[in-house]
Parts: sequence; C-alpha cells; structure tokens
Amino acid sequence: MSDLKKKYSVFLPRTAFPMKADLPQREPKRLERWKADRLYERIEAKRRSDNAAGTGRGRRILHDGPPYANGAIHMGHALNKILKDIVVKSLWLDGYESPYVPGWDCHGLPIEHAVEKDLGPKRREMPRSEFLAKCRAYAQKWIDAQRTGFQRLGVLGAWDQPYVTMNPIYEASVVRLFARLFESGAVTRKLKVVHWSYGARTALAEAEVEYADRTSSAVTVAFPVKDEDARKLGLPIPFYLPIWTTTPWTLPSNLAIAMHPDMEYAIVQAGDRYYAVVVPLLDDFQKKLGVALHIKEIRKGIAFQTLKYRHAWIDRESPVLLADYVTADAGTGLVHTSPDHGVDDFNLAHHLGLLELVGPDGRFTAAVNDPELEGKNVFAANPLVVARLQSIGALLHEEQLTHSYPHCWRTKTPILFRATEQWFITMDDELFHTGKSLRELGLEGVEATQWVPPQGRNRIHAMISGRPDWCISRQRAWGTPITVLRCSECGEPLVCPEIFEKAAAAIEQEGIEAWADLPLAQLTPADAKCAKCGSTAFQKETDILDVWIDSGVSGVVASATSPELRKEDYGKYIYLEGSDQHRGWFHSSLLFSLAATGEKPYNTVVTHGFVLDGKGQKMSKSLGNVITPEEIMKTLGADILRLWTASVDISEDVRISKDILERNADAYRKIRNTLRFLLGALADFDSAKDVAPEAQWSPLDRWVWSAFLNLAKEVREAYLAFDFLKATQAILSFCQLELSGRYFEIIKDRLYCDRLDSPRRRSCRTVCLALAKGMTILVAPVLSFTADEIWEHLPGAEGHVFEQRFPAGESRAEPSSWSLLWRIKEALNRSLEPMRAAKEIGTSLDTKVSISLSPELRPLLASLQETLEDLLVVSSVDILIAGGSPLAGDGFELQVDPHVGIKCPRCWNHRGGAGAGEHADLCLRCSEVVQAGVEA
RNA sequence: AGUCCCGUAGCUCAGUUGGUUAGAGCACUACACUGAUAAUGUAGGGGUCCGCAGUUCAACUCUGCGCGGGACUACCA
Repeated sequence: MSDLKKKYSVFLPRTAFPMKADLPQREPKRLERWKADRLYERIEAKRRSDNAAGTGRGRRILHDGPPYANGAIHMGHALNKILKDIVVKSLWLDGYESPYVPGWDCHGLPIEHAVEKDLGPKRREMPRSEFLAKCRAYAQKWIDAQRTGFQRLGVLGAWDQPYVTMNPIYEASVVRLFARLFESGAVTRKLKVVHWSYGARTALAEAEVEYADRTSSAVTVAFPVKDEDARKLGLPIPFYLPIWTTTPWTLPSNLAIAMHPDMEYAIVQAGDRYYAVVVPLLDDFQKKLGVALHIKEIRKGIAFQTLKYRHAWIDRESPVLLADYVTADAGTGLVHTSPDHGVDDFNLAHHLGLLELVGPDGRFTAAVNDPELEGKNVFAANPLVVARLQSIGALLHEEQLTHSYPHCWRTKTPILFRATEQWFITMDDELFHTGKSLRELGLEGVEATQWVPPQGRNRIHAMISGRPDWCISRQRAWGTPITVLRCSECGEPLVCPEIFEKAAAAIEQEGIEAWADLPLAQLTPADAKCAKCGSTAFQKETDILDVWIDSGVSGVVASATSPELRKEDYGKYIYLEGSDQHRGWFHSSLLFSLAATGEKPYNTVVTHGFVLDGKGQKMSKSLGNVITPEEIMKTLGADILRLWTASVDISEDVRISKDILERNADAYRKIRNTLRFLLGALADFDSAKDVAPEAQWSPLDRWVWSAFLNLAKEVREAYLAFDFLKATQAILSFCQLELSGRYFEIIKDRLYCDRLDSPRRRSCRTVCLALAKGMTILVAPVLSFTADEIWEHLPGAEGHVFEQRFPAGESRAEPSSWSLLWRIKEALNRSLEPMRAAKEIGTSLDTKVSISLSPELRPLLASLQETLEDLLVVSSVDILIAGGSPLAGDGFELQVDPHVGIKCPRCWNHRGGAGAGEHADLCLRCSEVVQAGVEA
C-alpha cells in the first residue's frame, strides 16, 4: 500500500529557510555582513533619497540617552537599546529618515573612583592631566565593550561616529554652553550645605557617602526664654524650650528652634521650670527628666511664632521658626536648628546668616570665640559641650544612641554637614531678559511635550515645580572644568567670555586635560582686577561641572557636532529612557538646554520600567537572580530577547526569567514556522509568470489579504505609538488564528494537489508571497535578524527588508459572510471531537457535513464564491434550507457523518473513483493533474 | 521613613463611562495527523481579578485600610 501512496506526487512545501533558527550561531555572522554592507548607512541613504524625491516622510529622530561608560551591559541597557532600535526601525519602515547616533556619558565620580582604586597611592604623585588621561582610557575601554554588546543585540546606528561626552570637541562645546549659561543669567554662586569629609577635606557627592552605625551622645537641652518675652505670649515663668540633638557640637551654631505650626504642644511644669513639649512625646520627656509633669495648657506650634529665646550659654537671642518637617517621632518636637550644619536647617534659617565656626579640617575656628573649643575636632568637642551644658544646668538628659550615620567612604571618618560656596543654576531668576525664570520655562516645556505614558508629565512637573536651585560645581577632577579664574586674595571669581573662549579652544584640541596645563598668564585678561578686593593676582578654578550638565546638553551638542544631525533636528527629538530619568536626563536635558539655548530638546518622551526577575524582585548578586544579555546571546539569541522586549508592558516594571524567555522562544518558533510555511509554498515561484493580478484573486485569498491589511494597519499604528506589546501580540495571534488555523489549513489542498498552473493555486501563491513580504516587514523592527534571513529566501525580493515600507492598503473584507463561515467551522471542529474519540474518523476530510441554514444566511454563504468543501476541509457539504421556524442560536445546525466514498489516494478527500484506468480511484481533479503530468 | 507607581489564569497581556457565565496568545492535558514533521491542527482543564472593610440594586472596575513589589527622595534634629 505504501508504494501506491508514493506513486502520486504532490507539490509539497520546499524552502532552504531552515526550521531551526540557531540564532546564537547565525546572528553574529549576519552582523558581520551588516557591517560589511554598511547596512545602516545604506538604509539612511535610501531614506534621504526618498525625501529628496518627495516620496519620504521627512525626519523623525530618536536622540540616544548616553549610558555611563562604566561596566558591562546589563538587562536594563539591553531593554532600553532594543526599544530604541525598534523605534528607529519602525520609523524607517514608515518612510522616515531616522539617524540614530548613540552616545556615552564619560565624566564623573564612578570612573574617577575606579581609576583611583587601580592606582592606589600612586594617585597622589600623579599630575592632574595624567590622572585625567587614565580616566579617559578607562572610559574608552568600556565604551568599546558596550558598543560591541549593543551591536550584538541587533541595534543599528552610527556606531562609528557616536557622540561621546569626553570627546574634546564635546568637552569644548560644554565649556562654550556653560559660557552661555552665564550670559543667560542662569548661574549664581551661593552657599549650600554639603556632605563634608574632614578626613579628605572635601565635599562629597551622595555616592561617596556610606552609612555605618555610630554611637552618639544624644542630649536634651533647655534653651531659656527671657521672662518678658514669655509674658508677652502669656507663658509661665521661668520658661524653657527643650531641644534634642545627637550632634552636641552643632549647638554653638544654633540660630533657631523649629516647631511644627499645626502640632499641639503642651506647656508643662517640671519642678520649678516650665517647658513646651509636643504632646505625643510628653511621656518620653517625663522619663528623661525623671520628675512629674503638670500640664498647664496646650497650644499649637503656630502660637509660638513670634517667640524669641536665649542661647544656652552664648549671649545671643534667636527666634522660633515654623517648619513642616518637624515630627513627633523623637526628641521634644522642638528642633535645634543650625543653618551651617543641616540641609533642612539651612533652607529654613539661612536668612539668619551663617556662623562658619567649623573649618574644612573639621575643627572649630577662631570664630567660635571659645578657648576651650577652638582648634578642637568637632566630634572630640562633643563631651566638652555636654560637660558645659551640665555645669550650667542646661542639660536635661543625656543618653548614648546607636544610629546609622554617614561616613566618608575613603577616609572612613564621620561626615559633617557644612555650608560651603558652590555654583548654582538658578531656578527662579529671570533668564535672557524674557521675564521668565528657568522654572517657568521648564514647566512650559513639560506642557509642550508628549509624555508616553502620560503619567510621566505629572511626575516631571512635580519635580520641576519643587526642585531647589541646581548645584553644578563639584570638587573633583574627571569632568568639564569650570573655566573661570579666582582671586588669589579673596577667592572672588572672575568670569569673562574671553577666558571661556580661550579655554574652549585649548580643550577642543587637547581635551579637558588642557585646562590644568594652560598657562595662567595666557588666560588672564590684560587689565583683570578682582571686583571685590582689587587684587590683580588670580588662579584657575579647580572645581568641575556636575556631569549632568554634560549629558543634559547632549541634544544641543549632538545636533551641532554629529555629521548625521542638523541644527533644525534639535527641539523635535524623541527621548526614550527608564522612568528614573524623570529626575535624571529628562530633567537635566530640559533645564540645561533651556538655560543655554532657550529651547527644549525633545517633543516626545517615552519611558519604560525597570527589569525585575521572574518574581518581580530586583536583580541582585546576593539574590542570585541576575540574568545578563550576554548569556541570553549565547543560549537563545538576540531575536528572542528582542521579542521579549516587545512582549512586555514597558510602561511598568518588566519581568524576565529563564521561563519567560522560553515562552518567547516558543512564540518565536511559531512566527518562524508560519513564515517558513509561506516560503515553502513559494518554491520555484517566478515573479515573471506566476503572479496573478489582484482582480483574479480567489475570494479566500482576498479575505486573507484583507485580514492582513487590517493587521498591518494595527501593527503600524502600534509601533508608531510605542506600543510594541500590542504589535507583537497582534502579529502572533494573526499567525496562530488567521494564518495557521484558517488560511493554511484550507490552501494546503490547492497548493499540494492542484495542477501547477491552476488559477486558484496561482492566486494563492501570489498572496502567499505578498503575505510573506508583508509579515516580514511587520516583524522586522523586532525580529531583525530573522526578518533579514527571511528576506533572503523570498523570491524576487529586492533590496533590504529595512529599506521597505510598511504594507498599506484598503481592506475589502466581507466580514459577515466570512465570520459566518468561521463560526460554522468552529462548530464543526467541536462536533468532530467526539467522532475522533470514537475512532470513527481521523481527519476532517473523512467526514461529510449537512448544514441546516436559516434562509437569510443562504446568500451569505453563497457570496463566498468558494467551494464549501474546501473551506471547511471536509469531503462533502450539503446545504439544507430550514423552513418554518427559524433556527435557534447562530442560525445553523450541523449534521456530521463519516464519509463513505472512495478516498482519493492523492489528495485524501473521499471524492475518489472519478479517474480512468489505473488511476480509477483518484478524484476528478487529481486524475486530471496526473493525466496532464503523464502527457507532459 | 516620605512621595509616586503597580498587583487579572503557570507566563506575557486585554478587559470601553461600575452592568449577563472575566477574555487572548503561549504553556499544560488529551486527541488527530504524519504531505509545515525536532512541525501542524482540534478540543479541554485552569482564575476568592493580592486581602479586608465600605459606597451601590450591582465592584476586577469607585473609596479607605492593610499586604507584597518597584521607582524616586531622605536617613533626620
């Protein structure tokens, strides 16, 4: 029997496109080819010529947020870069020029530290410029590593010409833009409270602070109120304000006491004194004093608004101030305030002046005017202060408190907060004589930007409304220098355009290293004189700029310096970054660009969540749940990772795990096999003679093409709206339902068994080719490697898949008739199941179906103009028009029975027995095909 | 600790202004096919919509309080 079966040949799918993807092996080879073909440049050139010819859609550009050039790429990088690549590729396929210029952020502390760590003690002897060169080399190493990693993900872009913040041209641009910040009136110099390491004698950035447990003396101290001041407010006498602090050494700098305006304070008698204490802490206060408290009355904090008090031992009168940040967690609800040594304190009370009693070495200066304290380290002074409080009767209580306290991570000394002079970008002063402040301009910019998802708008709006002036100076080395001079006598800065330009010119040649080496004499203007003290001696400023300025002006600098970008691109960029960049790059780009140019860089900002593990936990070494792009490249390949990227809801945090990736590999196989079937159907397809004009397409082919056009519209719109999840789910579902489940099942017969030149086979193959092309294009932004591979196997495909345009066209569906057919088919499938279970049938071709139809449905089915046996993949169909009462439910009923006819050995339907001679058991169609084959 | 965001099948996601029996794809199970074959088709099972309380004729959907997760800002007198 088996050789009888073999006797009849059918036209099976045939393609060189392999079922097994082998992505980890094949992708790198494909990458090499892309590189050799200069694929990126080729696509861009194509879009440029389209635009020149008037057939393009103009320019739409995603501006890359620069990753920090430190360390190997992680999943967060991969997610971000792949998303950007999907955007760029969708724009290409929609007909835009969309140059993608990747960037790197290179200056700053983490690199400086890494290099210092490598150098060890050698760092101290090293000239600044040499140290900077080491930092430069370190950053370059990681740029190269990351570039390789990003390219491996399939990201196309101007990898040969990235923008790099440590490029001398970039550095010089930043210096020039900084000069413009001065011109715009955005820069001021003022005091700020910073983390100060007396061990390193420097201000520390957040990242340099580490927390460790420390035991401090926590004291409760009574500050007296003058009797006459107490009387003015009707307070009992003698009246004291008790405060609690863990840093007794800051008491000489006390300039105010903060109370909460709305909290209730009890006026209590303890022994022969009266105190104010916030109500929830009364018990605590009583325990500390060890005597009974008698509550006299209760007042809100605001009632103390005008109260003045005396310092515990210094001859000084200070005010009570109201502050919302006061809590009733610990202490007394009255907060010791020294603007020199606390951020809140400074913000609340710096108008009272700063005392500057503590020097950079952490010792009290002569200004303290106290022989016992002068010259003492502040932490060593703590016991002295406590003893003094004890002796004058101001100490109500002392205890040892172990708490988490900031330490300098290099010298391990405890940190103090210290007010120092720094450079700031001012948020509320008028800029450019526009009558508007940077804050106002920023908020306008937020309104004029499209935020995706829309919640981003609120988030950044709140930050810009509330943010303080931006401190932009750092006492570090690896960064853009603040190219001003300082008076050698009094430290007053000398800022002038001439110096900026000279510095910029030198830096443009040799990088920021040039600033340290630039001779002072060359820089100093001829008649320079200190505005404050009249001195003519100057030295170069050694502070550098906050790295956020570097990256914040990347849009401005890249537009001006990248060969692929133009000045007019600025202002219309798409930004796409993790949601943390609301506070980071979106924020700095908006403010610094506005301050330097008066214009914001972007008009669309897209954000995505963070990558978590399969359980929604943050990835960390200690949890052992870290997945790296590198290992995915080795095991599954970039297209699987890309599919994952396009299958999760990026507006929230996203999850990844081996299991989740495996699901995506399954989905990938489904798509790959669907495309492979189409390619197989196109074996030996000759575009010259096998194409059927659309007017001759069969109804079924027109149906599937309409369905495809609907899909293409949905997918294109989803891509352009950054909704990649929707795009891939639609594609996947189309592969599964419309193509594999419906269309392919039906066309197998005509593809395999019709004669080669049958009109419906030709129509079908024409549509298969269109579907294959179209699907490949739709999938290309995500499955770039695979799309490229398919394109090579497509008959008559020209150019590169990324040079194509999204398929478009009006869908001409006849939805009601086809949806009726699919409902009938579903019902049929359900009734087939029990028959299979009973071993009455195997395939649906073993059956005959009677359909009882409501009369009004008859024309619908007739309008399909296809043979129902073919559409339902059964051997025969009878239509019975139901008379009398209309049929319930869907308007049809099915009667399914095993077909008893002769099975055609070639096409397996049961309409056999129509052939002649030795082919007697064939069906009519097959016998004709076989006959023709014999004759030919 | 504060602010903001999130919590629907094993997984990834839909779920219109509150309104019948909460959907899709994958995975799983079974069956069929062996002419998409390390494929393919069909059917089926599976959900206290994080928990509790409230508003309502009616809550996955609105409110409050928890729990869990994440981002940001702090660590504080």
